[in-house]
Amino acid sequence: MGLDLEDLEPVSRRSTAAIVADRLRQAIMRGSFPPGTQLGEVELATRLGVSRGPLREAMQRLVAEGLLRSERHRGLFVRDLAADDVRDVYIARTAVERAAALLILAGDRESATLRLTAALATMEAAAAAGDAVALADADHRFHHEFVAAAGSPRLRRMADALLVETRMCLAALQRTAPPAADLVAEHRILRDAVRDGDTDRLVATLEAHMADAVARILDGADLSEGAPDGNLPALPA
Amino acid sequence: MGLDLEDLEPVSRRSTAAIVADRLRQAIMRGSFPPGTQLGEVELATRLGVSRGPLREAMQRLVAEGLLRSERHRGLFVRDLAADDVRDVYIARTAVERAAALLILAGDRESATLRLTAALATMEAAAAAGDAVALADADHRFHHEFVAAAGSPRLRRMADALLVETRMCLAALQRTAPPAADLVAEHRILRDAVRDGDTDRLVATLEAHMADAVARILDGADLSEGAPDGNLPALPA
DNA sequence: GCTCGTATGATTGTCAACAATCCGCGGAAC
DNA sequence: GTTCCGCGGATTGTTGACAATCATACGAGC
Repeated sequence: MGLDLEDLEPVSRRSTAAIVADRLRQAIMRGSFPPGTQLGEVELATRLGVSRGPLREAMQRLVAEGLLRSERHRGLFVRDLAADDVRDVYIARTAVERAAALLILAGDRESATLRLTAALATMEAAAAAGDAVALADADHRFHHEFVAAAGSPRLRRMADALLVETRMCLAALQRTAPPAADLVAEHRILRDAVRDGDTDRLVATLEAHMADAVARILDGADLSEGAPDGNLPALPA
Repeated sequence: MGLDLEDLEPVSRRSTAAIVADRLRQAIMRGSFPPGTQLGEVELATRLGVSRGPLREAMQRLVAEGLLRSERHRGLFVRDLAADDVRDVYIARTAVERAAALLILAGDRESATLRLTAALATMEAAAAAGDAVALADADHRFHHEFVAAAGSPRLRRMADALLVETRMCLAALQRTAPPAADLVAEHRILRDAVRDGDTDRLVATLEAHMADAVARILDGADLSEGAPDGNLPALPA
């Protein structure tokens, strides 16, 4: 013991199903598969270089995560998120990140501040470079680090799943145009509130941050609940 | 349209993997498989009457839900929950159910009250009959209905997963001996707070309810963080 | 002209066999 | 006596093929 080498253990310790699931998750997250598209098994299997067995296992995993929708003898489709889903994602994120905030304030504020500061620096760099994709990545990472700093594995897992859905929302309707400066400023406030241990400000800013995001996504978006055109085929039911 | 027939649609619309997953989830929940036991694929497949293919898909689903732990070329094992996991489950449950509480109070209190009252009646019946298993089932159902009444699919899904883990905790260490009367009384307070729209009392009672539960489970339990005997082989890492 | 039944093509669901990997045990070397 | 090496048994990971099911297009009947 006493080795300070950070996690060098996993040689190829992950099952191929997990690898395939990660690959697919990232592709869906980045919007490579438009919502509602059918994922043919044979094509994906050949393109990924695996057989249909592991691919199906990975699919089931993504179904359990809510990214895919399975219809028996029909196929698997990437879930298309309606307006209700966008609100729901942020409702759930608010629940998770609020709990994370309380845990952070009750725990190790210092290390949390460090992690958030690092993520914030990435955001600032992306904003300065005007790189929208990198900014979205950094935003994603900030919130991931935020929940991870709380130290609760289950909150972290739930947050990660919700962040993927968030990216799906953003990728679906390509309006990733929040004023970069404002976005960075909001996150800086969160970091500062963690650093200062200001519970009220942290929670209030967090909830406002979520409400802003959902408003920014849905505001003027062409999805207004009732399947406007052919791009959003089905109601969420 | 206008048919008021409630969901008669699904004939056998569910994939066998989903059915198998449900079956396994219930078995794990009820403690039929002690924590840490290895789930041999061939044996389970034969006992369930399916082949290894669908079984493996169901397994991956349970892995994604955090009920199983997969070691490559080693097998799948039911996760053994340590003390930290018990605390974490209740941390996550508090986060979810608190958010659900706020949503209920901001939404349709009346229908929520009805659902909770029905679940409460089941609890009272079980308590009166002295049936511990039925009481645990009713407790489970109460909290399920509570989150479901909030109307958020994602909160509901997360709550269901956490409730399964809760049952695992209870089944693992067979101390399901909370005073039945107290348990019913606590839930009645929750119902009343929903009915009266008393936010502070609802949230406070909820958090106290969670803290009580984790204390009741861990208090005097033989798992005291550091792998006391052979029943808890590995640290959670 | 419209509707219904049927054939076809493709896709998914399922299965049984093959290959790769790991654990436990016995024996040899030091 | 201890350590290392190798082998047998068992289990998982993967593959390809077979069977069931569904969507689509075409033609017959009214």
